[in-house]
Amino acid sequence: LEDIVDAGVTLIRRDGFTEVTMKAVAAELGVTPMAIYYYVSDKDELLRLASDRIIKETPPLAMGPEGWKISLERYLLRLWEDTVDYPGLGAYLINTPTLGITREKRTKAEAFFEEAGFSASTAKMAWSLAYSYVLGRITIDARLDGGGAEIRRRSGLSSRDLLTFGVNTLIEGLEEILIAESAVAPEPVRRSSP
Amino acid sequence: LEDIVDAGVTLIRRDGFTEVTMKAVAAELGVTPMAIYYYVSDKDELLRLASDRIIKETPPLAMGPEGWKISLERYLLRLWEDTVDYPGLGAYLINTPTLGITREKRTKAEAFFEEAGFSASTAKMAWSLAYSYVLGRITIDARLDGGGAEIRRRSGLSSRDLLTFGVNTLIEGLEEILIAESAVAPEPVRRSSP
DNA sequence: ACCTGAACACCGTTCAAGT
DNA sequence: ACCTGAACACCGTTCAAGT
Repeated sequence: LEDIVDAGVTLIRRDGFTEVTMKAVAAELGVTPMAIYYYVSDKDELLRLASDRIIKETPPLAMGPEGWKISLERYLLRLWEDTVDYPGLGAYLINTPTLGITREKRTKAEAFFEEAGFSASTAKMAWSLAYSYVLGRITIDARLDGGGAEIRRRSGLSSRDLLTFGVNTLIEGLEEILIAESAVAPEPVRRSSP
Repeated sequence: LEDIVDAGVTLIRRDGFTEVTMKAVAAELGVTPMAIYYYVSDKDELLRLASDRIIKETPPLAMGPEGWKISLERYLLRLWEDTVDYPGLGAYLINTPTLGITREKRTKAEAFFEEAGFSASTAKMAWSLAYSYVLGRITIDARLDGGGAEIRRRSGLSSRDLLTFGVNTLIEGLEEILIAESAVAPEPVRRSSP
């Protein structure tokens, strides 16, 4: 039964990852904790299924007509928005071998950077940089204790402000790398921003 | 007794954060788990004391004679090196309200960016970006399961390669922001790199 | 096929009691 | 002042048993 996964997702969103207990999930479904073990072998498996479900919703990184900079910015902000409402999800994903990214999505993302003009090896590092930064921010902003992500911090900087600043300067930095790389290596490079 | 904190630090380094249990700490000291409660009120307090001890070792961000870019790079790499050998430390700090940075260190860090020429508000965001990126990488690289940080990944990119790439493009991005800001706002700006 | 109840191991923690 | 033992609440999980 896949109602269990639904219950897991609901619980994560409402009470956070740490509150997802076999007892709580069972209570959500009106059964006994042991009933869950018939469908799922483990609590780990339950969490994996639930987080997979949440992440499956987020679209992959793809090149849009506006060029790689805007496409990347949109993707990263969207990724944050789609996950920041699940307290503890970031902390969970960051401790996972794949960091919550399927092979397919990673391949697409790396292809994106190559299409933008980066060399194969730089594309991998660029993707790793962009993703791990946002995942870090998701982990910070979707904390288990603090509640929502919309907390204003000291000096009036919201999580969103910090994120957009970070994403933008990160993209600026990547463009510098791209320029430096194009100057050195005369590969077939298509610059998609003027 | 502060032997308890030592035992905690030792256990974190050796077995990781999740293995730090009252029983394990007690066994390390040759006492009963309850003995610890005489010196410490809580497991949380023990973990706080232990992580504080680890972090106290790392120096603050300070301007060196080589300019802000090199100083920042050195600091961030050093921060990573000093913490990456403690499995689960990043995951713990990232869930902490202060992210493992004391008020004093944060103030110094923000002053560093102002000294580099950033406006007060941009300095805060720049610091947040740099620190949260590295903290994210620490969390990823100092995982609880995977063991050491020196694992070669797919395509021959080590954690270190990813980190240095990330830190460098991040600094490049920050320099772009600094240039753009200096052009717009005619503040008393001292550029410390040519 | 689908669910339950009793039982176990392992946490953190309290409290009364020992020296 | 410093430590212990028994006991409790709360986890995840196993297993034999019920329908």
